[in-house]
Amino acid sequence: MPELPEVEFARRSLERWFEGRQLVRTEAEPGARTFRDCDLGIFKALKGSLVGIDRKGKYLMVRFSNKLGFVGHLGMTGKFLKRAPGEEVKWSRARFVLDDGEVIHFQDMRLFGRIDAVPAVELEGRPAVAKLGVDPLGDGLSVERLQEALSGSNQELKVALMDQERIAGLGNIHAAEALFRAKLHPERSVASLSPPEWKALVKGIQATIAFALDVEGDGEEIAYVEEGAPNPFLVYGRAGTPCRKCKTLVKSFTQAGRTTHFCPTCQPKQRRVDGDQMRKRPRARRYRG
DNA sequence: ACCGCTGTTCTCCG
DNA sequence: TCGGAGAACAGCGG
Repeated sequence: MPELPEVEFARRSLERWFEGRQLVRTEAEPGARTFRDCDLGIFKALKGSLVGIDRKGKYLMVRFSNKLGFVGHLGMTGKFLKRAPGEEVKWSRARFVLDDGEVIHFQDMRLFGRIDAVPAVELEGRPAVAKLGVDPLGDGLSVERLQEALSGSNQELKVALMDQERIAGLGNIHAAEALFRAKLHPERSVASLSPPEWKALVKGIQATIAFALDVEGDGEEIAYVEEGAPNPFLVYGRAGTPCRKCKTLVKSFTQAGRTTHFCPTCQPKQRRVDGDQMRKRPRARRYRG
């Protein structure tokens, strides 16, 4: 379930697995779409110790001591797994063989993921990476940063949050979760947000990312994707079940081709002017964006 | 058995 | 230039 938190988890896992080890060989699954834009000669030449891994949004930039590296994207079903020598991994598309014989697999059932090996100095300049917007974790998010990132957007709020060139890292799940936490309807316009709502949105984004990172297990993937695990989310995937806060049934609808989940009561389409807010702001003046 | 759904990004239209 | 639709792929549940 690769959105920002899952990719960050992958980054940390890879750092740990490569630590103190040498990459001695790589293997590419012949014909795999994973390498559709990749110079396989460079991929096969990856070697040495891990210099470091950066993450921007959902992209990983991995560099090795022989001055080569790769840009990785997990797509919808990509994940890195470390396995013992000789162990079979279904849907393994790329393999990184370590000097102790252990193998790091890039497993990707649906082949939406990609690996693009390039000279290390070119990693940041790859078009896909260069276009990315602000990263809520790495760059730090503030009201000013978020407003700037979203400024000029005519998209509905959730769609704008998923625009990787504005904010990099939120996908369908965490965009919906952030909006629920901020009590904002997914179809609100960017321009309609009041200052308190901007603040709530920043906090909502940070909270949903922090939550996802927090529940990660010590295994090889984040705990909540384990089979049989109960849905840990507030609204995502919970259509027809009671809102965890108010018991109203969670609803879903299609927005820009994706299913959006929200609570009609906690996230009213019209801006709420509730008692608390009125008390704090007796002169109920309208905010304009 | 078939249909529709699924976390992503990209390309092609109007 | 922008937004939406469809494609790329494989599996799963109803």
